[in-house]
Amino acid sequence: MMGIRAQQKEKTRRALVDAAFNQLNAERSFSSLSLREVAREAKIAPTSFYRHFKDMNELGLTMVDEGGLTLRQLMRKGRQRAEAGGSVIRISVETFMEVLESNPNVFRILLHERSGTSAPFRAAVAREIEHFISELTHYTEATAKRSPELARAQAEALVTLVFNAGAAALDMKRVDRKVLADRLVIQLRMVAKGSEVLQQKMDNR
Amino acid sequence: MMGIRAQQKEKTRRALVDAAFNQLNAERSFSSLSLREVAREAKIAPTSFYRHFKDMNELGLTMVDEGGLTLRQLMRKGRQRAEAGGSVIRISVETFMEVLESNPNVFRILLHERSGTSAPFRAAVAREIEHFISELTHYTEATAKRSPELARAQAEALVTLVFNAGAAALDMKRVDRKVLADRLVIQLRMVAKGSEVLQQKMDNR
DNA sequence: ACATTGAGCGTACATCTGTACGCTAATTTA
DNA sequence: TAAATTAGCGTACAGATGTACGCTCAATGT
Repeated sequence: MMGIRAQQKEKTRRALVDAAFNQLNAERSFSSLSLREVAREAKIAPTSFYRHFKDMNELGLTMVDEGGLTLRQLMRKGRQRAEAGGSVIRISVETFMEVLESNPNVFRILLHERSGTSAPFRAAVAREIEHFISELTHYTEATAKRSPELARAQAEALVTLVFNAGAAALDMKRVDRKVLADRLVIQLRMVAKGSEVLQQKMDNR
Repeated sequence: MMGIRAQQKEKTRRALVDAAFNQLNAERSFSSLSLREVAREAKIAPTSFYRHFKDMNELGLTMVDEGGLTLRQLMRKGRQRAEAGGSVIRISVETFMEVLESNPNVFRILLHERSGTSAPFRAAVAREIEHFISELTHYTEATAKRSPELARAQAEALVTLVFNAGAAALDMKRVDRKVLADRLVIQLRMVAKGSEVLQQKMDNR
């Protein structure tokens, strides 16, 4: 069991992480947050910050990890819905858009830091995205019959298109998102179909 | 003709733009540059900066526009090479990778600000990317026979995949770039092939 | 019961930032 | 040639930042 002291510490730590997430929006990236701002929002003294994180970088990496985890859990939950039948692509895109809408800031930090200035951050985001690609590669190898290389290339392309659409969607009204989502579905089908054809060509030789 | 005064002013302005470009690298984004740093690098007093730009934002937008222009010119030059024959996809990717290698900082500002915190910046980058998509859409409609919607979706997917690979390539050694480029070619072929099949399905109905 | 630990605070400081203001000196205009 | 314009400079200032240092006092361990 956790002593009342450790409990309080955990609470403050969460307050810091939440404070940081809450300060993120379209015009505010993690790297533009200052230690003092975060501490202020979490209602602790700036210097107390150090009781929880070595520096802002450590906070940020925590957020990336936590965000990636959240995302994967949500997407997995959505995938179960797809198993009930229907177009896997369509349902996955729908799930993705819902997750995006309810957790915009989790996406913001991932999308932004993916092309950010800190190598550790980029690596952390790449790791999270790699999880998605990897899961999808296995899925593709299993259900459709693809060579490992093709499955990998396909999965990577799919994830790239989805994340990219996600970035665009973040700035949009719901109506425009619908258009975007429909186009995304078409693009994903292109990749899936094209991959199938390429695989067939390889087999017939 | 330009008076010697206007000439000198233009020279200083260029020095500012170049100074800013030179300060960009993997760990340094435009938004992390300060007015004073840029002025220092350009060897003028911080306050003289205002004789040329209203603020850093104006400098940045200038850089995005200029960068986009440079890029399109280089890609167009590369496309002429493709007309001599050979795989359009393969040659375009080669051109792209060469441009990337010789102008990394132009890419950095585009890639970074694409998902940056300033709406005007994002819009400016989107505008530049839109040029590429638009050119490619027309090209596709003309050479392959595609419905406008399909051509658009296809062009968008292609550009997305290329730019995304570009972002990844920026951090890589030349050997790894080769692997990346090969995979990118496969992915682009998937999209092209898939689009073709989808178009056929539409026609046969 | 008493000693130790540690989360959070307040003060303090050096550093960097953007930019207001007024000057100089060279170019341009009339 | 005299007047007007203007690129660039130096000084100055208020605000924000990261973090070092030492204190308090409640929780914990013995």
